[in-house]
Amino acid sequence: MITELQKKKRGFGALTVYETLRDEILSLEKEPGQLVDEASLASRFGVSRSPVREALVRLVSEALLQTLPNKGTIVAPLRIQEFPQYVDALDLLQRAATRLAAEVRTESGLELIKTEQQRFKDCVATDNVLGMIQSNRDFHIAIVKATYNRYLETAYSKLLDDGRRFLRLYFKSYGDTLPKELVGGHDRIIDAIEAQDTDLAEQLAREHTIEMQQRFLSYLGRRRMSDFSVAL
Amino acid sequence: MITELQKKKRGFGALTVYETLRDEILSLEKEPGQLVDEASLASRFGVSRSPVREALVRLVSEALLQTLPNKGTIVAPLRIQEFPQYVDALDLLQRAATRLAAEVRTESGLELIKTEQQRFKDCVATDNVLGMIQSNRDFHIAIVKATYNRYLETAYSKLLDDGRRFLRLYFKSYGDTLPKELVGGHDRIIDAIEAQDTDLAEQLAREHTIEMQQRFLSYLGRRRMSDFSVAL
DNA sequence: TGACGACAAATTGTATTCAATATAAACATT
DNA sequence: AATGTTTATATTGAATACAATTTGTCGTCA
Repeated sequence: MITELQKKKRGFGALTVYETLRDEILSLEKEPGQLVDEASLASRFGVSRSPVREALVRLVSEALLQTLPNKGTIVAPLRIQEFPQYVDALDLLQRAATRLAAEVRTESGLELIKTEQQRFKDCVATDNVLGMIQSNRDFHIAIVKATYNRYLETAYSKLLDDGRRFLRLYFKSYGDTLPKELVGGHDRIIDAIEAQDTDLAEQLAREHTIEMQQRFLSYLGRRRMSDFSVAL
Repeated sequence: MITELQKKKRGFGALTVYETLRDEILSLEKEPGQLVDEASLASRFGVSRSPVREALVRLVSEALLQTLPNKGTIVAPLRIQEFPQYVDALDLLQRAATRLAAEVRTESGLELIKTEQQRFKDCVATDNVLGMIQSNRDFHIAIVKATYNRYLETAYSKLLDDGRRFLRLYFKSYGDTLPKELVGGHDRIIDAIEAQDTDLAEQLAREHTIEMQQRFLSYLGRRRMSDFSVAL
């Protein structure tokens, strides 16, 4: 495959490379630690090195890539041992976002949440793992959007995206079948937000996080550490 | 001024431009909404447009700049009306970080916090406003570092940096003299962290945030809205 | 055989050149 | 005079060209 896009408008080159690479990294299609070189990407996308570099700079600034000066750029390592830290941080922001959403939600905000939940259900029903991870993220982002707090949304979104790699790793262990119980958790959170029950919303958010954590840890327990060459 | 640096090593061009611009933006030296053009920056720093573009891309990805396609790049507007949102988010993370720090702190972590507080005191004593804003930020970052949670640190740091522009605006209103009461607030937080009193640490962190909020709001009350051309 | 060093290849970091788009000005037309 | 059109200029977005640094290979020599 020489070119992925035959004709593109000015200004879209860098964006396309960025979005594609970003998705490949977060979906673990590109392995942590893997070297990416500018020339290959340039020929793959049918553009010059300039837009490629622009995409790489963005990804580095988001800590999805790391630069080795004069040597190359690698996909950021995924440190399994940092998972507890990650969950701690996620839990904090998730509780805060869900509680605040329950407090200040509007009808339109609630509507978006329900829309995303429907998309999530569809993915679960069709065993679409990638889509499910994506729509799970979108569901929670819809919640934080309902808080109308741009700063909280930015911080929380970043964290959710970082977590996509952990989630991908986890679901791979099931041979890409899905635990359907997660749907119910989402439904209860929606009800709490709709009823504007802030305490319940926060409580459910916490339980949701803990459930995810338990699943992931029990998954780790079943794996040998030697399987984690990705953890550099 | 044609060149700001006479000789620089390979790989330092983009970094220098990035760091300099970033500081100028956060210190309000560059006004929100102001247009920055690549050619001027290139000649100012004595480099070509390539490293300049790299720096701009980074700053855009951090939302400190905004690109107007094919037209230029502007310093991100500072929306005064978003200040309440900002404080809400800051309060959440600040409480969480301070509480967690009190829980899991180590001796070395505590040491760093005290070091930064000393630096902060020095700045206050010498009426060094810019240094004070910087060291206030460093103080709180030292706290989140004491949690040893990389994810929390990233999110919180970003928020603290975003806030530098609000703080700068606020202190300008005093003709750059400083309220020395802030020092005591920091001291009490340190004591709570040292004593590992999590509830007290969180409570003090919240009070610290609220105090800052009150000061800023009363400052806003004294200004006419027409003064806020920066708020686009 | 192993160590040291020069050379070669590869890849990044920077500079430069080229093309496309947008703003502004000049001009024409009604 | 006002408005629409065209031209000119400026600035970005992309492509190409060049330089510096690193890595690996090969050869020489002890």
